[in-house]
Amino acid sequence: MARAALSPDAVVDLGLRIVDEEGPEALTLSAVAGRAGVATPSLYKHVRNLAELRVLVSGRVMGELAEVASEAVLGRSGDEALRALMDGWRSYAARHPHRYSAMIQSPRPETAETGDRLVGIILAALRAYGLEGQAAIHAVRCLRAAMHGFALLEAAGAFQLAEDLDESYALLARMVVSGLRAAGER
Amino acid sequence: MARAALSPDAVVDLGLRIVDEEGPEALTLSAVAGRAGVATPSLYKHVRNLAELRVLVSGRVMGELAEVASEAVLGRSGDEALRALMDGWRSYAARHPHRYSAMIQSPRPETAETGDRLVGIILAALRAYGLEGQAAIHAVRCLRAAMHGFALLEAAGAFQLAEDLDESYALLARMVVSGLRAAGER
DNA sequence: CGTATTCGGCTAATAGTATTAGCCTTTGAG
DNA sequence: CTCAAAGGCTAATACTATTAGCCGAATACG
Repeated sequence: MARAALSPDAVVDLGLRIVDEEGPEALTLSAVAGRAGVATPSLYKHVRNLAELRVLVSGRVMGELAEVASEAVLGRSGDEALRALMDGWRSYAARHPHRYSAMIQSPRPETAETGDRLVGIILAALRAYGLEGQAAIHAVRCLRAAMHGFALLEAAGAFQLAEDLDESYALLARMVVSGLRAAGER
Repeated sequence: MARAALSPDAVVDLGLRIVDEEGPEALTLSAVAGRAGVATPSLYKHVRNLAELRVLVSGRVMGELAEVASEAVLGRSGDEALRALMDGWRSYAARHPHRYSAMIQSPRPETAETGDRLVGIILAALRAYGLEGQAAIHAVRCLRAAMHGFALLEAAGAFQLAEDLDESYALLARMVVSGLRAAGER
């Protein structure tokens, strides 16, 4: 191997920094090259193209989120696990709003594994509710939709009124819990 | 006035067609110009720039969604109104997935009015639940997050498993209903 | 050691998009 | 009929992405 310098991971690191500081639209090869102190075409030695960089960045974010989510669920169960998962999810998004928005939701082969991991964690958080088979899938979808919708809207600044967002989120959590209880009892 | 030909509205129409057919990333001034049979710079006579076109397109979509939502809520109340609102919302997003994804959630002055209208409609759909003041705001936020999250994920094809999406959405609706009942009783 | 290979940078060139400036024709108002 | 302005056009500039091909340095190895 030649010089250490850049690497695909290092390029993704710089990409994440740009996303954090200037938003997902600012993630551009020339911006990354600028930060790396390198000419733009040099990046192609590490990354296939801009589209792939976006996917790699997105995959990294999904991985971080999965880490947070898994940490939250570990050692807890029932309502407590669910609350911890939801809080961890939201707080990650709030800590890194641009990063969160840079996550690609359309399925890609490159992030399929991490995506499955994330779904598995959500599923695990719901274990105590006694949902079997299909019911569990529906529940995961609803929970994911609720968390994702809230996180995105909050990250975008779409909730403009002064009311406390923590309280709004607490209500969302109560909705999910009561809905899951009802679903588990059928 | 000179020739009829183009107009800001016509430009937005073409933009919507492009969004529908090729996705929001394909919304480009040169693409619009191509469809309009006009040179790209000519569009600047009707629209300030690409950013403004995006906002105008987004505003149009929000307006359509508000139309659908208002239609759904009119003449209904309680669970029925809520179900109709949720179904209308999702079905709009399912009918026009790209369009739905092109909606800008970050608040812009140009779409503030339509956005407020939309929030007002959601609020109206919740009227029967007896939520007062802040509680109503929290409820609107949760409902919005749930609908938006589900719509976005479905539009992105993020729900990959075979389980029926209608059933998943029905569960989401039950979650919301039970959560609102609980919230209204406090 | 010395040398061949390859890694990882560079420059040059092409292509697509946004945007501005300034021209020119048609049209509608008077 | 005239003329001002609306609305189109071309030319030019500035990015950005991407490809091709060059070249030096580090590495592997005979």
